[in-house]
Amino acid sequence: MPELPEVESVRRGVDEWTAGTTITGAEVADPRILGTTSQRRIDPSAVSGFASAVTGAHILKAERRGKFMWLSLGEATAPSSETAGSGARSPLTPELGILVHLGMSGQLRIHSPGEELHRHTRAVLRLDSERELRFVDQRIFGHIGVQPLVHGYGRLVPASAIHIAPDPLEAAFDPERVVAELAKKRTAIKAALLDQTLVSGIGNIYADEALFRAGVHPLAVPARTRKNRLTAVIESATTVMSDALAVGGTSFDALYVNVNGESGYFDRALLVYGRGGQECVRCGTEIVKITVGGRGTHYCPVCQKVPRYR
DNA sequence: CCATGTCCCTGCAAGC
DNA sequence: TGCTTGCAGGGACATG
Repeated sequence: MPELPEVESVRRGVDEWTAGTTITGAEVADPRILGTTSQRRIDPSAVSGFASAVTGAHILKAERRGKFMWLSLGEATAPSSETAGSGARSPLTPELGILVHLGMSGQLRIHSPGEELHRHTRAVLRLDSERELRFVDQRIFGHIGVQPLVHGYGRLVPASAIHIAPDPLEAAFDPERVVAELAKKRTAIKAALLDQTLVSGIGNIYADEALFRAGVHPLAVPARTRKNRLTAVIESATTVMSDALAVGGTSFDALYVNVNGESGYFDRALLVYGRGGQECVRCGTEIVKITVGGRGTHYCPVCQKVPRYR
């Protein structure tokens, strides 16, 4: 389940292989990958539309915000060094991007054209006719599509990612703003952490890890929690994801494979996620598993005190 | 507007 | 053994 660290890990690999290349062709093996999980009825013209829209495009670079990744597209001219004005169709001011969301089980892999297709390959981009970027996704919770780039929180982002907030690893991230917004929430803090419009990039694994490290109960209500506790949670989320990125991301179900085909490992550093019934690494108490917002949630009932509100 | 619930999809594990 | 059932989860969307 790729979250920010895993997606960033993939982005780096993808950028190395794709930046500066030209898309010489594209294939969509499963049209459902072009839609979202709630828009699965894909017009047949969308398949050829996708291929024709990306073929001939020049990939400037691979970018990311939260768990959303995209290839910014531009003219195939040699880029100069600095941005000057807002000249029309400058390669430095891309207007289109190819959005890729990995969903639950998405992988991006680089292959040579002749190599056997993985069973769950959903889409393929040919790069300079000598490499292929393949989007493999077992569960089809991910999606890919061409979108206009629009301004959001100081950057150009794909239109469908306009609503998500900056993630903790980007310059526009403002911890004080996030804590202030978080403090208005009356839902469980675990659910709030998964709200990508508040902070992006945090998924189910790192939400549990951040709460454990900050000593905050997943059912605590932000609006009734001390600001310094909320700050600790946001700081913990930032730290745990930075640490995960440093070792290549999390993987324990073999579904996540980075662009070079190797798994990233961080599971040994997980302190509570997936440890229901086991002893807390800090105090030995049995880790409890509950459901919050429809997601499996793990916590230590001693290290993360049950909030008592009146 | 805010919060909560449902659905999408597949493969695996558990139960009978 | 072989079937059925339950479970996992990110995000779009519907509902309260």
